[in-house]
Amino acid sequence: MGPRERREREREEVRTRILDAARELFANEGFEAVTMRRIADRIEYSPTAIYFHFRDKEALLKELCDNDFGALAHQFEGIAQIPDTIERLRRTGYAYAQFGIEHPNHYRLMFMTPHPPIDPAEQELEKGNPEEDAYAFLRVIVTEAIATGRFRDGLGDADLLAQTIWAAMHGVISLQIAKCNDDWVDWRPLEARTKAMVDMIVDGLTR
Amino acid sequence: MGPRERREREREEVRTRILDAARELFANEGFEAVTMRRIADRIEYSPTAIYFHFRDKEALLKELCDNDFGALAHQFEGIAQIPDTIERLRRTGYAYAQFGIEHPNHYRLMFMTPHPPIDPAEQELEKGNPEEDAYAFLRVIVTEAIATGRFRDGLGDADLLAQTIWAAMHGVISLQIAKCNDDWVDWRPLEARTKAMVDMIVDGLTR
DNA sequence: GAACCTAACTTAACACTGTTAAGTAACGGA
DNA sequence: TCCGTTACTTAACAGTGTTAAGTTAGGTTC
Repeated sequence: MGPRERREREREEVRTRILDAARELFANEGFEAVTMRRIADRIEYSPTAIYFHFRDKEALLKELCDNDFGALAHQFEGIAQIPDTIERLRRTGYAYAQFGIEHPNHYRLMFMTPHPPIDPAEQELEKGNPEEDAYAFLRVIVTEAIATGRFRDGLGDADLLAQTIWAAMHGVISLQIAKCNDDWVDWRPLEARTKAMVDMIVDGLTR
Repeated sequence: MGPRERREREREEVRTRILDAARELFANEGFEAVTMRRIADRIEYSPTAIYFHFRDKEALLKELCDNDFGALAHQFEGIAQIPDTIERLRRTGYAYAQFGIEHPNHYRLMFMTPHPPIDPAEQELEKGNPEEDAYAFLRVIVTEAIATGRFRDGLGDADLLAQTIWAAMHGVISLQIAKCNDDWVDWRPLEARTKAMVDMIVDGLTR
C-alpha cells in the first residue's frame, strides 16, 4: 500500500463525493434544474474538476441511474421468500410503487426520460439476476405463475406478461409524478389507485 | 372591416405561423432540443418577435398542448357510436395508444413531463365534455359499464376505474417512448403489448 | 538531491441558451 | 402634420455545459 494506492483511493473519494452531491441535488430538484457549477460548489471544487472524473453531465446521471436500478432491486428483498406466487406478485407491485413515490426524481430519470442507447459493455449490473435486476425478479414470478397454472389459459409468454404488469404499475406511478399538479382530473388517492391497479392485474391474469 | 380588423387578422396570422413552426419542430425533435432562435429562423422573424406573441417558451408549449388534448379527444370520434360498452372500451384503449405512438413528442409533453399547475381560468378546453375531454370520454364508458352491470361486484367508483384504465394504457405507451432504445429488456412487439394490456383491463374488470 | 513528469486540479473562455432593454419603422387617428 | 401605438429588430445579459490553457503538488528517475 504505497503512495500509488493512496492516490487511487483519494481519487475514488473525490469521485464519490461528486456522486453524492449530484445524487442529492438531482433527487431534490431534478436533473435539468441542477447545474455543474452548483454540484461543484457543494463539494468546494471548480466546475471543471468534475470533468476529470466524469465525461459529461449525462455520464454522471448514468452512473447514478445504475445505482438506482440496484436500489430498486433491493426494494424487493424479503419478498422473494413469500411462498404464494400471486401474493408475491401483489407485494412486488406495491414495493415498486413505493420506490417510485419515494424517489420521484430518480424514477423520472430511470423510467420517464428517453436516454440514448447504452453500450452493454459498460453495464454495471448483472442482467437477468433477480437480485440485481428488478425486471428479472418480476419475470421469475410470472414464470412461476404460468408453470403452476395460476394464470388463465392462453397466457404463456412470461416476457409479454411481465412487461404488461410492469407497464400497468408504471402507469400509476408515472401519471402520479407527471400529473399530480393537474386538477383537470378528479384524482383518487394514490393508495387507492395503486391498490385498484394491483387488483386489476391479479383479476385480469389469474383464473 | 376597417384597418383595425386587418391588423388583428395579420397579428393572428403571425401567431399561428409561430405555432405551426414550433409544433413541427417540437414534434420532430422534442421541446428541449428546439431553440427560440430556430423557431424564429423558420418563420423568418427575429427571436424576440416570438415574445410579442407568447410570454415565453413554456407558454408556447402550453398552447400547443391544449391543441393536442383536443386532437386526442378527436381521435375518439366514431368510437362513441359503438353500441357495446366493452367493445367501446377496447377501441378507446387502442385509439389512445395509437395517438401516443404517432405523436411521441407531443405525448411526452402532455403526459410524461411535469408541468407547473395551470390556472383553470385560462383553460381553453371544456372540462367534462366527452367531445373535448378524453378523460371524460373514458369516464362515460366506465360509468355506463358500471350502470349496466358489466363490471365485477365491488367496482363502483367510475373515477377510480377510469384512472386505473388510463394509467394502464399510459404505462404501455410511456414505457415505449422512454425505454424503446433499452435492450436490457427483451421487449415484445408494441402491438402485442397493447393488446395484452387491453385484454388484461377487460378481463380484470368485467364479470 | 536536482530534474522531470504526470495527475489533479484552477482560471478563463467559448458557444450556446432563454429572455429583456432599447431603439426603429410603419401606420391609424386627431 | 403631428402623435402615439403596434410590431417588430438589434444588442445585450445572465446563465448553461464544456474545453483549452495554465498551474501546482507529488512521485519517479538519473
